[in-house]
Amino acid sequence: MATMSPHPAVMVARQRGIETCSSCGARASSVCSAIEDPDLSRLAEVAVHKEMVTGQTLCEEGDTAEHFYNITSGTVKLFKTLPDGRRQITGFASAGHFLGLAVSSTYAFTAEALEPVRLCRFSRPKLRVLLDDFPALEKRLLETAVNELVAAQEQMLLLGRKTARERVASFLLALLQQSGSCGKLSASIHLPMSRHDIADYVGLTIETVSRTLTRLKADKIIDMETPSQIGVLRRGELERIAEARD
Amino acid sequence: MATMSPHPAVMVARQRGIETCSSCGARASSVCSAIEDPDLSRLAEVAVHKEMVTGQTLCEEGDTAEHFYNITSGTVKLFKTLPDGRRQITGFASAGHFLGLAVSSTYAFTAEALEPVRLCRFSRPKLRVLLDDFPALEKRLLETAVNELVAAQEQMLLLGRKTARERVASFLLALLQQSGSCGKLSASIHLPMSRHDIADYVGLTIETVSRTLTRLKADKIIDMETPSQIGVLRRGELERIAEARD
DNA sequence: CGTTATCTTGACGTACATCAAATGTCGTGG
DNA sequence: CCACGACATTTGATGTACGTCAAGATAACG
Repeated sequence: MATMSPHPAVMVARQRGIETCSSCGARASSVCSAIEDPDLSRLAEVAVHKEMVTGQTLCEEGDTAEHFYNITSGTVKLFKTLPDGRRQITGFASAGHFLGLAVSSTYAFTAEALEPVRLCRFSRPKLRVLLDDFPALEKRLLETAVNELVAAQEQMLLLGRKTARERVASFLLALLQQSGSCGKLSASIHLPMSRHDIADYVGLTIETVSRTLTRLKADKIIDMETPSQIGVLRRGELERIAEARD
Repeated sequence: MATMSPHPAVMVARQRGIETCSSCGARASSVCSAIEDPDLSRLAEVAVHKEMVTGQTLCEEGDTAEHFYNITSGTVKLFKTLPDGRRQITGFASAGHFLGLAVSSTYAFTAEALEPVRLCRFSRPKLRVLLDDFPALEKRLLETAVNELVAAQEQMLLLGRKTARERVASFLLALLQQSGSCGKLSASIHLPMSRHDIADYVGLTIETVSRTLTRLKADKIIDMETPSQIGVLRRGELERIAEARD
């Protein structure tokens, strides 16, 4: 899980703003790692690099699915909306994650940048050719899809059966895990999303999320310097709550 | 979607209780359709046919994932459980569905037969070899996994943001759709699962599911001859409720 | 340093859960 | 075929966790 400092040439390329697949910081953690260095030019040929500002949408629910995206930096939120405005965020995708793998011809969700985002865009027909030529890429994609499926099932358990306190604890732990600092007893998390986004992700209201966080703080389980900076003081306790162990 | 009557030789094989891949009734709708007839023997070599009685478990959450299953008849429920017994059913798998595609070494859920089930079991190492030899199979698997991901996102919207009435309506429509009788204005559904299972699937209690169904019946939107036999009288209305259109 | 959006806190309402009992369903054996 | 018991489902009375509404407090930003 350790992020190694990249090769000097890569550093130079990044400083110059030249972003190629070989210098891509997200490559190791993304599906692109399935393609070996010699074949990387094939990948670079069809990849279009894009930058998006906060609030910009990459795709919208119901639109015809023309592209496949691979996030290289920043975070996007994926969500579905009901006609009356109720929203369910189905996930947050950060560096290394891909999205847009619809089988149907339309996207099943909207994707919106939470912070400035850099990404690689592939047209779906071109991706298809690539997948035919590199079975390893397809394998990696399947692996990732299955991982997401497992995460989705965990989220269903959260949404269907957990209490507000259990939901928030689970959410914080999931963030902690993907922010890499695993194992440590105490750690700090930066929340790139608003209370509204958290609420729409764990199926609560902003008020309940806020109240739950302040209670966790009062219980000395977490710390909150600013609303978006959370320190986990007693990780074990948080895990006990999230898994409903008593 | 139309289920064609099978080849006479296949009928004979089934009557004799001989179940081979070529005579498998679920083949067309399962991932196995990715393998052409000539190569089917390779598939049959590694597939082990099994039958399970109601209530029997195919795998248990946390167990080491040794097998991959393909359901050929009957229905299984997949669920996760919290230490205090709260349960979330993450899906129902019937003929043509597969399960056990864990990337991790352990199963993420328990799978239990809802009714007598017939299935094909593959050992994961052998499946891996098969996947290496038949990229089309891997493609089909990815396609199915993505479909399930889309369904999972829809279910997250249901669990996180829909009312009891909307959840039950959505559930009935999903059953109606997969039971094949799409398009028709009125249709009949047989529920192979108990109220308890329905409740654990849509994140409610049995009482609320029951009350909601009786209210839908009182509103002349559905009909209920027995608790497990439901007629959909006004499908459009049910869809309006499920999608929260007003 | 004001202005505005976001977050927190409080008072109150409600949809669904819980508890309890009646009714219905279905398999079993007399 | 019918009576019985066990279990599933329905129905009713009541409780509660979380939602809603309404101010404040804080933080973010020009």
